Amino acid sequence: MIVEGDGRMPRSKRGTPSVLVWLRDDLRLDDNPALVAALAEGRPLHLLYVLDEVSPGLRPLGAAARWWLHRSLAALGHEIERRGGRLLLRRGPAAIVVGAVLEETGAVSLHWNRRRGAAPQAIDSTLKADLTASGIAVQSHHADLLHEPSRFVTGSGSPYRVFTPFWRALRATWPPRTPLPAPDRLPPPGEGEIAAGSDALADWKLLPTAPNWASGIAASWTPGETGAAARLTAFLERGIYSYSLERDRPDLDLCSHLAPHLRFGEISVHRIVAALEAARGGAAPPAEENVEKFLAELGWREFSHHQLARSPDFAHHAVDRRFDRFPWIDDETTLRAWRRGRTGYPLVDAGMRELWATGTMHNRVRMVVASFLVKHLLQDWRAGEAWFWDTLVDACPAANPANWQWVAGSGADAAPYFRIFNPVTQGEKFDPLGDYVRRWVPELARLPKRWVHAPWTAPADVLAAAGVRLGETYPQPIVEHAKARARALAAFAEMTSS
DNA sequence: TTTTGAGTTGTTCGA
DNA sequence: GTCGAACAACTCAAA
Repeated sequence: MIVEGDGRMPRSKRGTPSVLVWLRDDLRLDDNPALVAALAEGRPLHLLYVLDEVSPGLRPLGAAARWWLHRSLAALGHEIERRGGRLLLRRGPAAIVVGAVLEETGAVSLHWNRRRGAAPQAIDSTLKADLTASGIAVQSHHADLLHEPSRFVTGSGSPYRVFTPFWRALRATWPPRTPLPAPDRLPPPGEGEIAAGSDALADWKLLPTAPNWASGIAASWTPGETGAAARLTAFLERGIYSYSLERDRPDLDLCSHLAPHLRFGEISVHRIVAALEAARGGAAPPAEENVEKFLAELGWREFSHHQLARSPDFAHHAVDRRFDRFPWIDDETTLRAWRRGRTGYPLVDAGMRELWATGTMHNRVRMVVASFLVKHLLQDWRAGEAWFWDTLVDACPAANPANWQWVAGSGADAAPYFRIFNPVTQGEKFDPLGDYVRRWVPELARLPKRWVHAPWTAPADVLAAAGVRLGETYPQPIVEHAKARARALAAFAEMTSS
């Protein structure tokens, strides 16, 4: 049950004025500029998270992200309490809730870290204007990117549209600022805290009930700052040393796994960069190419956020407007086969099943399944983007649409239309032993590597020995690669000629 | 202003 | 089996 604000008193009865930090996509105490600025005021401190499912225009979190949010807030609440503070949880329209909490706590100033996207920015700027007019000191801080998008532009003042010059220019500003340490103690909340009630996290019902599809996700992830820091440490101990060469191998476990932690702001990009720079200058420095390759991945995250700042609704509209008249096929049958990992292409199916089971998918495989949906099945990239949004724990309002548009060919610096991934070739190249496929598509587990990426090419006796009956235990390919490829090229030609 | 070089991740075909 | 070229044309960024 939701605890209502019991015994809330009018502001005039308050004692010492306090300060409020509104946490959003920055669920951390480390390197948190808003928190540091609030602490510097030397007043009683309140920390607030608002679950806003009602303000117009906000995109509701996907199911996997809701699971993550629950666990992340639980972890954050624990860390805050350990330091003597308390995390207030409230649900409702953010602007109204924040105003109410300011009243209840007697806070006279408010801090937050900036976020991007049309609706969030509209909420924030309106709220800031309203509160400032009513005498609250509101400060927004720059926190989650290396550069504020509005201030990072080309020589002629326009935003970057091509990654390489963007990244070159950003690297020219190196190194980024030093991360801010997490506070050891948080000041006691003061009397206002007693008056301001908090929701119980469980009442938000962010976790799945029946069936509990999140068990595999829970086994794969530890949301929260501690889990994020542990991932970074583990990556710097191992994955970074062969990152450039082996990051494309889904059968190996060499990725940083930092994406969902970054998505919810459990670790800051500045902290990650600082750790990489320290490793570069440390006792056992990884090869330059490995560090550079990983930094470039952070660069792509940055680039996606800059795109979101420029085109706030690009989850729904192609940047390249020609794609508005692309002849997409609306076919629920093939879409369902793709979602469930029943396309008959082992690498695609392995990826889609990994996604469903763990809330993540190896980056290389994401490209392959995305290309397959958009080019082999000619399905609108937005259908794929929506599925990823619902199932990825790292579904990010910036990176998810940016990457889908990149694959579809409609986004910034997009892939050329003739770049159509061959799921068999990609499998043989990046999952050479077939171990990734065997792990996620167990019905092919006994197939020798020569055929594991293309079971329909295997001789009958090989299939029989492996216990594979195509069309029964495992689907026939739902499209033929060569035909699908030709069809995709024709569709692109149709779009560009009309 | 005009020009120039360049642009994440691929596949296929033919020599 | 390996290698290089073709697959288009366009936009961007900077000189």
